[in-house]
Amino acid sequence: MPELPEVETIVRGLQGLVGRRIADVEVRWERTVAVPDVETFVRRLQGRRIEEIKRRGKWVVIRLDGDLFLLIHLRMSGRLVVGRGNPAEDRHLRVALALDDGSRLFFFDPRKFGRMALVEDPGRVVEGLGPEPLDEGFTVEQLRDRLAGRRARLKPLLLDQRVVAGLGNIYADEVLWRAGLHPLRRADRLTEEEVARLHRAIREVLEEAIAGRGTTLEDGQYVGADGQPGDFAPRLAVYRRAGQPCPRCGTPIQRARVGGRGTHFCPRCQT
DNA sequence: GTATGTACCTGCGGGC
DNA sequence: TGCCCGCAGGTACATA
Repeated sequence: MPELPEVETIVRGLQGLVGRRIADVEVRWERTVAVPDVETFVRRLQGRRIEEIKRRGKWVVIRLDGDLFLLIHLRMSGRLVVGRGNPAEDRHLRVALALDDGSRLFFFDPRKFGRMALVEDPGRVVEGLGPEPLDEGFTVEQLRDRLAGRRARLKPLLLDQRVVAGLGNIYADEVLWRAGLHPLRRADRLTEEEVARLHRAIREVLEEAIAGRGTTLEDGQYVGADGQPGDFAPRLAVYRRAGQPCPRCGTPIQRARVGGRGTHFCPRCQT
């Protein structure tokens, strides 16, 4: 599943498209386009120049000329891949952008959860997102303030994009393991030192995962914009490792459902 | 505010 | 081999 490190890797891999113009747009699954209606989406995209490609949370934000923004969320199974000609396998192709140099940007999405939005004000789409965890402005104090008074469990809070933007199920589990915190801990019961550990773990895990170009599981679901898988999966400590020894203390990793989500943790060193 | 459930979807693995 | 079932999960939304 694409989370912050995967989306960051994709965005880095798309930088070669800056300066290109969108020559043509093909929408094969209409519900991929959240706003506006498909006809308007296609018409307004045609001829636009790609000015900038960046990331906000798990959103890919493409700034176009004419004060227009194309926002893309990959959700569960979305892939953005640059190619030429027709894709070898197009059963899951939902949207294709043909560019003026002959290359194409493909959006594949087997589960059809991914969404695109073409808007004048990207803030409208991403305004509810919490801070970017890798920005300098994301401090221990900021995290402490966001957790203060929250009686909810840590795991669902880390998945809440309004608290911190970019974490998903994989990295939430990894972050909690790194911080030595149990996924069921109440946020308002953390000590100052534990909040600092959590803050450090969020940044370390995400930075290391970006350095590894993201996590590609056995299903091969995630690939970068160049079609290459990420290298981080072998470095996962707990995610989908139930029964295997904790890398820190050797205790078998446990799996439980927390807030309806598969959650992996070490019952001994996460307290 | 918090917890839980449902919908959106398809692919996959398990059980028979 | 083929069928059915349940599960996986990010987000929005509804309900308790």
